[in-house]
Amino acid sequence: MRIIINNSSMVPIYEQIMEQVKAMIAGKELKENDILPSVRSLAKELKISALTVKKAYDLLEEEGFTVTVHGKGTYVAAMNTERMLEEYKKEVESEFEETIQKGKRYGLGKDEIRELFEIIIEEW
Amino acid sequence: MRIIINNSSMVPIYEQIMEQVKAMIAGKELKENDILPSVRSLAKELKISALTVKKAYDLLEEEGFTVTVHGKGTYVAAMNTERMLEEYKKEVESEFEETIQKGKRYGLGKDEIRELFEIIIEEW
Amino acid sequence: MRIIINNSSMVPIYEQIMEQVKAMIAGKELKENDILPSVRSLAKELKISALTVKKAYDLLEEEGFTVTVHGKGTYVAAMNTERMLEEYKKEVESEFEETIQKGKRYGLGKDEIRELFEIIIEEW
Amino acid sequence: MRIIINNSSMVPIYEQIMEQVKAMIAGKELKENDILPSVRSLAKELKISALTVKKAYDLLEEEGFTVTVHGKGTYVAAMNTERMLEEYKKEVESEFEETIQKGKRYGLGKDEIRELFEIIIEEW
DNA sequence: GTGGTCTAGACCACT
DNA sequence: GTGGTCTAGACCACC
Repeated sequence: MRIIINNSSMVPIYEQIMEQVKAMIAGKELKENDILPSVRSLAKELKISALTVKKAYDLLEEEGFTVTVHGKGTYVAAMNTERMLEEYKKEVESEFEETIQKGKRYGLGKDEIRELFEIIIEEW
Repeated sequence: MRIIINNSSMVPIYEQIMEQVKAMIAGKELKENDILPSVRSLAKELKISALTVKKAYDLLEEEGFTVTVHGKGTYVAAMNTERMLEEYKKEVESEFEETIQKGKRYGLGKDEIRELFEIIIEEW
Repeated sequence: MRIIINNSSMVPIYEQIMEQVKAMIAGKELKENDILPSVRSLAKELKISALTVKKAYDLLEEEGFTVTVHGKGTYVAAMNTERMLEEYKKEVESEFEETIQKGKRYGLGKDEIRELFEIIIEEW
Repeated sequence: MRIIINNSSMVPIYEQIMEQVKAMIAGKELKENDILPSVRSLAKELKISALTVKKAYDLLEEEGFTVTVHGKGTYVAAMNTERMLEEYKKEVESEFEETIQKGKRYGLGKDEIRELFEIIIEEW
């Protein structure tokens, strides 16, 4: 697994791990029942604390993306693709909501905000 | 000044104050050379520490929104409206950028993301 | 008297007044026994508090530059020109001392510092 | 780290800390990626509040001298030595500028001021 | 353990 | 009165 940690980012390391694992699952790079690297090995590879990796795995399990089998390891959960997609979309939508609210408070109009959005997405 | 503090929010209080002051400036509720409430009086009103208010005011000054005169008070800076608007837009754009990147990592396509955005902005 | 106050300077207003009065005395713009504007009138002219002007006048008197006659006003003191010049020089010297010390701590050499000084003074 | 605090100085403690840390970086006593003492430990050592140390560290980070990693500590930034030197020089220059201006206002001539400077720097 | 934030007081300098 | 600084604690998130 190729996970890239940005130490100076404001995003906590455990969230960076979570997000990248989710992205791999979304991108079919990780499939159902695939095993994730062990907490210790990933920690060693990324040169971070094992506790940090564990926290990421715990939260992924809590959100239903993985299943941990005691003594064996952490596996990608058999998940309803539809439901997963819905989760991803909700996350993106709620971030858009926040940004749009902020723009509103700053006195920007609907079309101005849409224009800003289009500028960014067209850089794709 | 009507500022509303959400104590249980994860957003630090001083950022909540900053954002609301910025919004008031953007919304012409606060105009150039208007004086802000004193550090102490606002602290009392919001039932928070004076240091927390001071931190908000310090950062607002750093960002050029206000000017503080020792022994007199904190005033809304005479700011180039154009420049201010540009700052606001940059902030909104960079948030859109982040959300779009996240959507990408989740395997969403350009048009899917645009669709999510449109759903939200049409709720305006 | 033409005194210019910079409200946004970090230098306290009373020191700005003191320094400019001293400069006028040094520049013969103000001579022995000349009367300074009254505390109230100068305060009004500069749109500052009378207490601030009074503080400046008090300190000038303390340093021997002026004499205040109760009920009449504040006059430029009959001062030994030699002694006055010495005071001015000491003040300038001690500021140079501080700056040079700082340069030293920053690892700058004697000649580097002298070079910086020459750059500035040649802009005269 | 040997930092010396002068409690009775008019210079705020956090500025004293900042300046001494900068001097250590300039003097190679602190090198890139070296870790600074933790906020708490330095506060304890200097017998001052942790907040005061934190303020110093925050400002050092803002000026680009250090990088703070949440939960890990504060490190000396990988800084362009050239750029750093330029910053130091600018600071010294602007202080010279101020002192020279003051001398001017006091009626001192260019050569008189240069002479005062030479007296001080020759004491090196 | 680390830094990030906040509190409820205090004293000082400036107006 | 104002802001500028500092204290001695506290709780939280992160590693």
